[in-house]
Amino acid sequence: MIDFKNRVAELISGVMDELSLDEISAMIEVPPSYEMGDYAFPTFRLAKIFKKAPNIIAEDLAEKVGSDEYFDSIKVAGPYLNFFISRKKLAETTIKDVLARGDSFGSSNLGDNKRVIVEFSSPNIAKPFHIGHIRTTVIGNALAKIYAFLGFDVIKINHLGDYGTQFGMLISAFKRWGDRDVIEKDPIKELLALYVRFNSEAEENPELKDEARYWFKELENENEEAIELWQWIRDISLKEFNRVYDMLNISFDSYAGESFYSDKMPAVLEEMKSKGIVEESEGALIVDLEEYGMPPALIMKKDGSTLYTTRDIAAAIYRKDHYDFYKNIYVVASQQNLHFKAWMKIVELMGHEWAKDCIHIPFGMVSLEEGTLSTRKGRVVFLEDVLNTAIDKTKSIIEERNPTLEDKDTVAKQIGIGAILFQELFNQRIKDYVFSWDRTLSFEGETGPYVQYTHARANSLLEKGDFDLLKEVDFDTLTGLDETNIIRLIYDFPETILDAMEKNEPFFITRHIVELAKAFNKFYNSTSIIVEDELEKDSRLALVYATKMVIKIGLGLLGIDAPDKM
RNA sequence: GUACCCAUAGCUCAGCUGGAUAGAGUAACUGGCUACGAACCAGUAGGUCGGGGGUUCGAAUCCCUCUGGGUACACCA
Repeated sequence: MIDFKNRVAELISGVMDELSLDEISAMIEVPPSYEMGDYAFPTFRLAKIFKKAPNIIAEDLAEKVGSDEYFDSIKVAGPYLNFFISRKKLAETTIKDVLARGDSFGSSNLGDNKRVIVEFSSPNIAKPFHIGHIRTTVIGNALAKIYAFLGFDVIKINHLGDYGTQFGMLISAFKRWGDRDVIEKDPIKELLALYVRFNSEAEENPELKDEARYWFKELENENEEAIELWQWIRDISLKEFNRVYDMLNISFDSYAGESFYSDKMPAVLEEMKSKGIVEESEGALIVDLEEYGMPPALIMKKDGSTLYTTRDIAAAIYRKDHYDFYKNIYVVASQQNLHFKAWMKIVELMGHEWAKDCIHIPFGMVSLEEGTLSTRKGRVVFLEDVLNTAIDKTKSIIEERNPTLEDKDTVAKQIGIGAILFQELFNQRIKDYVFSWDRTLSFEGETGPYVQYTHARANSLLEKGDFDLLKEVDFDTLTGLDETNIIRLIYDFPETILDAMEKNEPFFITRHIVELAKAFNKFYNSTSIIVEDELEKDSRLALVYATKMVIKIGLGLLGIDAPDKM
């Protein structure tokens, strides 16, 4: 596509030697409203150089620049020089690109196949997959898709919480009160019940904790019985999780969780010792991080067992050796900020220059109206229930509005789940929020169903109008204001994907396609698309096609389906 | 106690590396289906950008400070 912004920079650069092309390019901005232009060049900073008022400089510049075929007009507005892109050229370069590239519009090989690891979701086995897990799961999945779309070789890792004293508790509890058949019927619920019972009984009977520690130690010692039980619990838990992952259409390249790194700890401890960064304190091993404004990091307990800081370091080293990553991304809640900052600093102190390539992507907390989520206190909303409720609601809306629709169940699933994902990816990651059924099940306004509806509407036009990629397009037909507003959003879409990647913020894409859907619906309501005149009709349908395609690509990057009918 | 994060319309949130009159959705009120899909569109109303200083030609945006909310800080993860 034509790079209009660069063209602006070239035009200004051509009449001014004081600043370099790059400096000029960096100064160019987008006006608050398109009525003012597509690009603006502010002249405030030039006032000192030229010793003239900004307004005068803008006028001088305008006179020197004159006119250009890429712009319908170039106007002075006070201290700004505003550029109005040629609507016809914009339509032509944009629509042609979408028609030619189809569903790869906006993709690139920027990543040059470099390897990016995205660690996300990572639930604890034997615990329910609840609403608190949705963020890491959905954000991580979207980031993985975005990186892949930009040409990176993405490895998705589900770092399962499948190790630690909690498994000592589970084994201990199972041996006391467990029943395999009962558990097999409803694994998570029964395992959770065992876990809760163990914790409450342990409050009155402290030796239970010793028993739990004993069983965890046995697990580490590869006691056959312990391993068999652990493996079984892990398997049935994963089976449960996969039901949700299947609904969300999410897959992983690796489920190497905490347990996977247990035998890699001694070597890491040795390395830290040999580099002289650990010291003994109160019988435990620590790394002093005071110099970096952090409290000391505990590496090994006094009983000789390790902690998750050590495990994360071991995991990072293993991943560097095994995957040779370019970026190693962790989509984990902001509560873990200090933990990540600390262990990444330790990796740096160990002398690994790749420490800088490890990136923690934090996100805010989900809570319930009753308070913070707590499985043990029963304050929990299961993700599967949320998804199913959304699907049921969608189903009843379809029955009411479009009872003759084919394959209603599939569509209800696409829309119900899409609504949840879209909502989740609509705001900045860092924001906390309180889960509410009303908000989650809202299908009007800036929502997933709204965007999907727009997509289906566009599709319906293409079918009715017998759209064909090979038909001739008259770009003069697409220079109205409503059309131009749509085209601008399509033109900007590839850059939005880049922003989303650079800032690791999928919501840029979410917002962008909502804006596109709004612009399209406005156009739809004001313009007859399927008209008698063939050329006119085909031209408008080309715009409809491009809109549909960009919505589909955008939703796809968020992990959301775009049904053709709904 | 220390560190980090958040604070914009009744509610939920955008506002790009400081730039031109602070924008959406939702809730409230009003209008539009004999129309290519009304899960839609158009309109009205709604804000001292938590308070106070500072830097700057210019601050919702950067710095300081206060207030309010959240999170994390040694043998859990």
